[in-house]
Amino acid sequence: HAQELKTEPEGRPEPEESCPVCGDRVSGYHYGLLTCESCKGFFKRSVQNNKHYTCVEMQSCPMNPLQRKRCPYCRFQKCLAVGMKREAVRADRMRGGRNKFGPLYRRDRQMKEQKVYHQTTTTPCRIKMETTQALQPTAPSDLHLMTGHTNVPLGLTPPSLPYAGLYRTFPGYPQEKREVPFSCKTTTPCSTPSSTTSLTPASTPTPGPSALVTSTPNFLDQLVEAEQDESQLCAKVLASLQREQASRGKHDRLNTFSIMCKMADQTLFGLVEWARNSALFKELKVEDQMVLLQSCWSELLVLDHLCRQVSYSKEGCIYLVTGQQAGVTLSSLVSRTQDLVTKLRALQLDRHEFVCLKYLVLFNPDVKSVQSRRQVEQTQERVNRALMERTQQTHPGHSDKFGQLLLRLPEVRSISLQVEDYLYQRHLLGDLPCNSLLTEMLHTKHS
DNA sequence: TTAGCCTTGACG
DNA sequence: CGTCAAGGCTAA
Repeated sequence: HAQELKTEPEGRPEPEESCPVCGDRVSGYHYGLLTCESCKGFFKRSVQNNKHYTCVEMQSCPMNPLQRKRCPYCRFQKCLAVGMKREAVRADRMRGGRNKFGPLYRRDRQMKEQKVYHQTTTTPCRIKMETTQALQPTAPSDLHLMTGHTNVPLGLTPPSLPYAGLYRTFPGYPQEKREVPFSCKTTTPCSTPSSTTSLTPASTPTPGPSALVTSTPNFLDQLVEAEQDESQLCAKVLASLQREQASRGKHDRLNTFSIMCKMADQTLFGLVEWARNSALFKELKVEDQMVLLQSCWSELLVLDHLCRQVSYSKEGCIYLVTGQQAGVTLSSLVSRTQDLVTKLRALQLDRHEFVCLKYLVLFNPDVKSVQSRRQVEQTQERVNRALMERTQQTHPGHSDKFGQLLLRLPEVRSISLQVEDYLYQRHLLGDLPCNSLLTEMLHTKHS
C-alpha cells in the first residue's frame, strides 16, 4: 500500500514535508534525515572540506530558502542541530552503495507512515508518562516502538543551540577551539566559608592538592554540604521538560523514551555542574577535568540513579528525577540496576557514602591521558579514607560495610557501559533527541 | 560557493 | 535488477 500512497505527482498524501534546515522541498534522505538537495550539498561540502565558519550576527540567523546562503555558520549549526550526521559523509569519497544508516531510513519511513494513519492519539497534557507499559520492549530485539516520533521536529525549528557554550568545551571534535573553557560559572562558594572554618587551616591561597583539609570527618561533611539539593534539581528538570513540551506542536509531543533521554540529559548537566563546582575537582587542570568527566559520566549517571532509588523509590518501582514513578522494564538493564538497588538498600547506603562513591568514580586515576595522575590518585585515596573512617564510625558493628560498598562499583561500571551501548544503538537509529549533552558525551567516546 | 542534475554501486 | 543515498560535475 505504500506504493499507492506515494504516487502523487501533486497529490497531498505526503503532507508538505519540508527540509528541517531551511524549509525547502525535501529530495530524500541525506546524512541521516530528510533534507533538501541544497542543504545536502552544503553539508557535504562543509564536512568534506572541514569548513569552519563564523557568524557575524547573533548566531541565530534566519534559515529559509532565500536567506540560507547568508550565514553558513548558522546553516551548518542548524544542520547539526536537526541531526545531520557527519559520519555519513565518507572520508574515502567512495560513491554509490549503502551505508549503516540504511535501517534508520527505513524505520523512519515506517514511522512516518504510521503517523499519517493514526494521528488520533498523542497525549494532550504536560509531561505524561505512560505509567506501566511505557518502555516495555516486549521483544528484546526491537526496543524502540513507541508512540509517534521523529528526530526531526516538523516545521518548528529547535531553539538554536541553547547549550552551545557548555558543549564546545567538550571537544567532540579534536580541534574545535574551546572558547571559554567551562563558560557558565555558577559559583557556589563550596561550603567552606563559615561553619567549618575551624579545622581548615590551610584554607585559601594555594590550591595545591592538599590545601583543602585532611581527611577528618569535616572533610566529608564539607563534601556533602556542597551537594545539590534534590528538590531543586527536580524542579529544574521538570521546568525544563515542561518548557520543551510547551514549545512543541500538539502532535509533536515527546515520547516516553525521549522524555527519559531529556531527563538523563538534564541530570548529566547537573552532574557536570556538580563536578565543576566541587572544590576538589576545581584543583585539577581543565584538561584533566574534561577527560575524567568524559570517562565516568555514565557511571555518575548510574550512581545518581541508584541513590535516588535507594532514597525515594518504592519497592519495585523506578523513581525518576522528576519525581515521577514508572513501572518500567527495560530488559536486563533495569533488573540489574534494581538488583543493585536492593543490595545498596540492604547496606543502608546513606547520603555521605553516596557522595563518596561519586567522588571515587569521578577521580579515577586510571583514565588514560590524565596528566596529573598523582593528584587524582591522592584525591581518590583521600575520599576513600574518608569513606572508610565514616563507615567504621557509623557502623561499628557492621562487619565490612566499606568493602561491601566498594564491591558494588564494578557493577556500576558494568551497567554504565551497558547503558552507553544501549544509548549508542538508539542514537544510531536516530532515537535520541538531538543536540544534547548526552549525545555529545556518547560521541566523544565513540570517535 | 551554491544548488540542480548526473553517476555510482551495495543492498534488498 | 531496481532503489536511492552517496559523491561528482558545472552553470550561474
